[in-house]
Amino acid sequence: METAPARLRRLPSWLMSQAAAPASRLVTERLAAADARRYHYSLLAALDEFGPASQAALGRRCGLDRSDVVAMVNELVDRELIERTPDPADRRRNIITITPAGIRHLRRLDKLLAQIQDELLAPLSANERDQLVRLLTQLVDHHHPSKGRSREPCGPDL
Amino acid sequence: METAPARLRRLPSWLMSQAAAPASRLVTERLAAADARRYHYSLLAALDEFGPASQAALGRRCGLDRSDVVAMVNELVDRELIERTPDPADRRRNIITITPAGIRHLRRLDKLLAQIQDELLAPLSANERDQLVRLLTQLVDHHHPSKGRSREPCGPDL
DNA sequence: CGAATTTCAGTGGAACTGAAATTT
DNA sequence: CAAATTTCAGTTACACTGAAATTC
Repeated sequence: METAPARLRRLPSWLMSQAAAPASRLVTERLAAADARRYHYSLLAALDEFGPASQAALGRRCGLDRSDVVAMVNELVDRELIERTPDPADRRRNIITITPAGIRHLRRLDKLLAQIQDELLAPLSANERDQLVRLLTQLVDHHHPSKGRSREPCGPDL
Repeated sequence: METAPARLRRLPSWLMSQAAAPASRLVTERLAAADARRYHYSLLAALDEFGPASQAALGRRCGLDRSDVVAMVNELVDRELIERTPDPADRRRNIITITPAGIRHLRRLDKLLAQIQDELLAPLSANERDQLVRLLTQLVDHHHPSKGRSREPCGPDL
């Protein structure tokens, strides 16, 4: 690509898009080669770290739309990486649980993604990578302020 | 949003998407309120900084697909912010030129976007903002290596 | 009743693909 | 002939909206 206009090159919002787009592309490609999708990793990671959860809770945790979670859960159920069972305590909900195969798949994706990050951050030193993660985390946390935590402090994650 | 899985929160590619998405959203909203779109700014900036150019050259400069540039140019021509005239020297090409109204519009968008960046980077200090821009620039430049600059050094931008 | 959950159907912007027609 | 440009038609991944049905 020929050099972009200086106005764009100095515009943080443009830089973020330009940096995120190829990153997203590479991740999508590599995961596809492993017969996985981006949100597979998000959902499996959430289930592994927080335990069984309802679909709505998963969506909230991963920043995914509830409507979309339906189809994503369908895919993972088809692959037998998770299980969907009705919640006897609240019959509106499904309880989603990761299976042993799901955990193994997640570990594989962990390694794959670590490799990809290394490629993406190749031009940065270890220090710079840490700084970038720190700065982006600040931005992301700021945009998702933990609004009025007005519910029970630590109920089961359903 | 409830806290995302730690695996995601430490994943640079995820952080980039998460940071870029709200940024992109805010920019799109604010520009829409000014009856503009994101690529309007890109194209006008390129024309202002590099002078008249063909549609293909504009696409290359701004990282936009040639097919899409057709429709974008149509929009800007309708708003009389640019002009499209056939190139007499190469009848495959159109020469796109920014109009005085286009320049005025660009200046307005400059100010608007500066405000938006300020909001987006609110959680960061001036130093941190510079660092972020520096790091993202390194990543972006690395992904668009100026491949074999094997053509005439400085011909007109068509 | 209001609110939350699951689900489906559909929208919309954006990036991309493929091909045709023209010209260099 | 090969390559570049403009253009159109169609696709795809993705985020989102709106509404229905169920249950709390």
